Amino acid sequence: MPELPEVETVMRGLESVLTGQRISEVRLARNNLRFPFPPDFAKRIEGRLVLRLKRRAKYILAFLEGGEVLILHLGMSGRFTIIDAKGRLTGLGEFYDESVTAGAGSGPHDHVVFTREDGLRIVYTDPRRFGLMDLVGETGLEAHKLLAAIGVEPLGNEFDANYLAEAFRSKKAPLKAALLDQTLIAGLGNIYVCEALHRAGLSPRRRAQSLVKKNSYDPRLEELVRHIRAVLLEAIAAGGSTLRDFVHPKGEKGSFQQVFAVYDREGEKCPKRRCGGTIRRIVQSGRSTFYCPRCQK
DNA sequence: CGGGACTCCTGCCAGC
DNA sequence: TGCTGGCAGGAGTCCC
Repeated sequence: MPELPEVETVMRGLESVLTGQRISEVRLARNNLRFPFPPDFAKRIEGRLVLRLKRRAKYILAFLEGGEVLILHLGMSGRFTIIDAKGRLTGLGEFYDESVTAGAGSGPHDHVVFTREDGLRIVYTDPRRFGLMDLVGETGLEAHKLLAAIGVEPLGNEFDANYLAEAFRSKKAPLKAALLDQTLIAGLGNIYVCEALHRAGLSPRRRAQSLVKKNSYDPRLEELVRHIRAVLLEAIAAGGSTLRDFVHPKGEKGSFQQVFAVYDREGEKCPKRRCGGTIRRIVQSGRSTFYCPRCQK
């Protein structure tokens, strides 16, 4: 489901109900998601105060009182639903949708329920179970197997054309694949790579290293960096993209899918002014790439 | 070693 | 209507 903007949106939703709050109960409906839950998972969280949350790549990190960090990843289909003590979605006044909350926490794919001291529940639902949860001591966080090799944050200061040039210098892989490589850039996924490449006018098929010269780089790398940042920031502002069923923890839907230029738009006209091309779908390393062969070179 | 194929799992939808 | 195959926002692991 979620790429950086969706994970950021979910993190903010969780932040608003968890920061400074104590978790009184953790209920597991099974003993694994993608991986087994760590030993004593529930016990190590119960009774703890949540100090703060942050996003790193597509991971959500919850720092707990006592020095442990709860690591969350939504995989493809993970989502959180927040339900107040009266069984209603929070934050939506009278406009909550009862069909969303009915039976929440007991559905076939509701795998984890965190309950706050005051009864508010945070339900993790994940049909495909590609998500994961783990616990690690704060001092071991950076060395955690899943986080150790993660690259720079595309919205952070380290991400610039120079960084990309060095990352791409010896990359024979297609540009699309290189941008999806989480060890280079943290948090980009299929949608936003397709969209950023279209904005930058770069073909997903060209080798990443084709943008790097011996002592310099193609100035379009600067454009690419600019567009990656812009598309992510716009998507975050829109609350992410809602395909199928992505919703915020509070039940609202993201809207960025309405402005996709290429993603899932095979056969449509390229929206770039005076381009006149037609969006194509190709498969690269087993995944769909959408692009305009006319204006992306 | 880098790069790509395969894998996990369920739901959904187009096409027959 | 009902089945089937393909596809889905991720990413670790294996193999060449």
